[in-house]
Amino acid sequence: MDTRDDTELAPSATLGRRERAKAEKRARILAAARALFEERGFERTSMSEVARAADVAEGTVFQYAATKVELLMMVVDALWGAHERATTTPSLSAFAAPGAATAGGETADRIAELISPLVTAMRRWSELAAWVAREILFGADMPHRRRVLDHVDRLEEKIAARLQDGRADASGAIGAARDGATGTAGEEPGAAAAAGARLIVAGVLAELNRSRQRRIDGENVDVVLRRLIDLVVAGAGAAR
Amino acid sequence: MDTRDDTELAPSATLGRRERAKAEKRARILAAARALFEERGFERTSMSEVARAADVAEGTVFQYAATKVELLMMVVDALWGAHERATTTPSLSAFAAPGAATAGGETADRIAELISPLVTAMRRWSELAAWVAREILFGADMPHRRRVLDHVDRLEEKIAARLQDGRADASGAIGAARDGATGTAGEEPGAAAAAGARLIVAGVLAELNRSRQRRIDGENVDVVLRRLIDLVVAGAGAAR
DNA sequence: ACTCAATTCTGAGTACACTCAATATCGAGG
DNA sequence: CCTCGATATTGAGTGTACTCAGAATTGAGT
Repeated sequence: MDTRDDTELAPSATLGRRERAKAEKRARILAAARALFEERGFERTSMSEVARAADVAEGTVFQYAATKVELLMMVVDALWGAHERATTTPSLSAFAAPGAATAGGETADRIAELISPLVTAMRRWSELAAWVAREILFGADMPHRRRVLDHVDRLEEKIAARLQDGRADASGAIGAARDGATGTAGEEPGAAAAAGARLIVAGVLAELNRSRQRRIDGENVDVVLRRLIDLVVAGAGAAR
Repeated sequence: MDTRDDTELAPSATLGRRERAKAEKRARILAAARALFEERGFERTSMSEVARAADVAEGTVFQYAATKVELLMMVVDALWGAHERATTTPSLSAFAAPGAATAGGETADRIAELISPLVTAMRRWSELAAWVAREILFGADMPHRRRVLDHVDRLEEKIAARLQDGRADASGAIGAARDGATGTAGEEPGAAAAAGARLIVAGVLAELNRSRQRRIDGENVDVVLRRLIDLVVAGAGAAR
């Protein structure tokens, strides 16, 4: 009944009645899902509630998202996309420790900066975030999830780039190790950085959930996350 | 309700008829669940099938495992426990790269050794493993899961210990950093090692699942996991 | 205006995880 | 052996995610 569409996709333009109706329906479903997930949580929202709120039949919802989890991913994709569009200037390190120099050094700061929005978002929607994290890492391959993964991939690429930068710096352990020596056979140079980025993301998702379950307050979570980044940047040998 | 220890098989000993019947039922359910999960997979096995195979009513299964996932965790706990009991000598690094020296050095080898059985097990039961990994990292707190987590915790402690050892060695980056200097305020010295261990476990679980979904062959997975460990041991600065 | 094939929508139906009130079973005390 | 409280078992019942065969809608072609 209530069409509080927002977020995105104005139907507008020159489209057939059919396409327009579809876009509208999609928007209604998205809005209904988002609202209900936010106010009642993921588990306690039923698909039929979403359908009712979006004023469509239950089966219709499944045409736009094949699964309840996919519906969640659809919402996340929309939110993430909106955030990306709105953010030219990346929010200045909301939690990168201001004073205290840590083993990871500046590179770690620059990475903390990158994941800061993710951390903030996951704190804000902690119940949903647990589901999202779970599905990002272990979900089945489906279209809406794929789109969320694309966002994650982009984030990981940025992290990898900064890891790569840091490698040349003094901060990185065995700074001399550069390209030569070590390592398994011939691989692309960025492979380690990419692995590091994936490791950081997986670690952050797991650690955020862990602290949620243990009800650890935000302050300490920051410390934990920061240490996690330091570990990847500088290794256990260096981290305090 | 819950008869503490037992862990599994052999009702044996002097117990009331009731206790014995309970243990037998538990064993039957465990065996049925394991067999069905193995041959048909987790999702495609229904609770009523398990009940039928174990020759108990459906409701009875739920008395021993409050949830389908809990039933899976019950199976995993039993398997893991059996493995632990059977293993005095830890299986010599099934996948720790034999030749090639990597950035992580010997410490990484010693850690690879520790997670090797986990990797082997997850490869063997890849479909189930995905569910297990997912529940270990993101599941709700329930008794059988808790027991599995205890196993994970023990593994993490061992990993942490080896990380700690490695810290003094030359292999660890900035070997000099020892205890003094750096880091956030006063914390237990093992905190970083513990965090590193958790990071490795989370990373391995995620990476194994990732390669399962992308159908990457075992060889390459070994390389990826090895690199992951190297990263935590020596940091991105060092890793090739 | 009138087909008509293609697409979209619909909601009753299905499968299955989980619940719970009733029932069966046990064993300690008489 | 009998009684009775405690505990374990049972299976019909419930809620809900998901399916699918038919109904409705659309727009291109005539």
